[in-house]
Amino acid sequence: MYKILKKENRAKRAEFKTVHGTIQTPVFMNVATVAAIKGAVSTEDLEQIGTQVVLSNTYHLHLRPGDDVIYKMGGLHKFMNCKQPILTDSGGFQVFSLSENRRIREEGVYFRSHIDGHKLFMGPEESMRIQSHIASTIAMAFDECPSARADHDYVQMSVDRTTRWLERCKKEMNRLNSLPDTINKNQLLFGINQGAIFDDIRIEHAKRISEMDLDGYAVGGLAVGETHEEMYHVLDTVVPFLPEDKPTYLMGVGTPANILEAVDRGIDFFDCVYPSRNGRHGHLYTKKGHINLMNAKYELDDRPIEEGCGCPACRRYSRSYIRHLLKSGEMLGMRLCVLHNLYFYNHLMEDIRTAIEEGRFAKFKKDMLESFLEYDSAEISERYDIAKGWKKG
RNA sequence: GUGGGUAUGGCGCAGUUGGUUAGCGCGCCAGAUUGUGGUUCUGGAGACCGUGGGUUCGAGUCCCACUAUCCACC
Repeated sequence: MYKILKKENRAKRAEFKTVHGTIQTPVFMNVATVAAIKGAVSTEDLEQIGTQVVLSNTYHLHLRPGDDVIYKMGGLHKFMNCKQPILTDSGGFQVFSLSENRRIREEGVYFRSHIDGHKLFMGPEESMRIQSHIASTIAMAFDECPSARADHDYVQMSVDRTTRWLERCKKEMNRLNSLPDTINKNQLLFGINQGAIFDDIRIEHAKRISEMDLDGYAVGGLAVGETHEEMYHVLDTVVPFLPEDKPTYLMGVGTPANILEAVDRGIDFFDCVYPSRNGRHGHLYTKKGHINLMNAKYELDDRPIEEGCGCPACRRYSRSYIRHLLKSGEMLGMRLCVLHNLYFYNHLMEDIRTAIEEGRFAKFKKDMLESFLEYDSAEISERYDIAKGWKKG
């Protein structure tokens, strides 16, 4: 299923075959938590922004519309008319990020709905059943994501429990995939490595889960408050202990620079809310760095967001117009910005794949990291000029 | 022309019986956001309070004149 086509040091160019299509990696998964990419992006738009994989969420879909609804509607692919592979996050992260009064026990987690506060319980079996109902291409294991500030003892205890949960996830997934009424009997399961920033726990856990022959391996619990250096150190430490013949997934990461660094450390899959969430706020990614389109200086800027970009926003509209739409609270403004950012991310991944194929990823990474700084330094000098009165603001 | 009201940062307004560095919203600027917070959060710049006099130890707050503007009435 997973085949490495080319390697450059630890960076991998690979492909991953699924029942819903073959994924070319490294890949960015476009976040559609509640079965919709926020910003009025339809599945019809996916082709023109170059997406390969959509990511949705077990916890959110369980609450609304309910996984039973999705099951009755024939699974998530049919429900949202999506032809691409879909990965569902297990809900483990949401239990910890959205709920305050939660009780974690061996059997699972007791918590309250972030929508109406009613009592809920989710454990490995529940998460697998919901994901089986949703019938995503790839299901994520139900894990605990400990705080970056948690101490060694707590993280060790938590990770041991996450390992036991993973065993239960695998067992339940095998059972569900063999049931006659299951929509996707080939549903894949990815395990998740945890251990915060403790090398010993990360490595021991990576070894444990590597023996379990899962379909892929994620590194979780990063980008939750630790520094970039700590995150890269964890990747340097743990990725070598994950199976070479399985895809790796860095959950929730990240900035374009984070992605380049992580690809360089052997990661295949990424997802992040940045391009969509930041897009909604006018924070736009370009090869020269990011711009905040809400700034007054773009009021009379007739250039596209990024010169030479082929996205639906840049092909037709000016910064001035899109800024006006954002300022006016028009849905179209958000939509165009989200389309641009996702196009940027998906095409960055395409460029990364090409660079690895051609054996020039190291140079590509270096050039891109330098290029990302261009706008920032240019804008700093521009602000300086204005402050000095050398240029009109 | 007469009577009344209002004049406070770009805009809209608060400013208690006159008392230390004049507040707020919007706008503007800069950050933040990493297994989604759909318009969020945190900072910052900017006004010598229409103009000129006066009363007072002290005036955005009181008095006079002028100017601008709004409403009503001839």
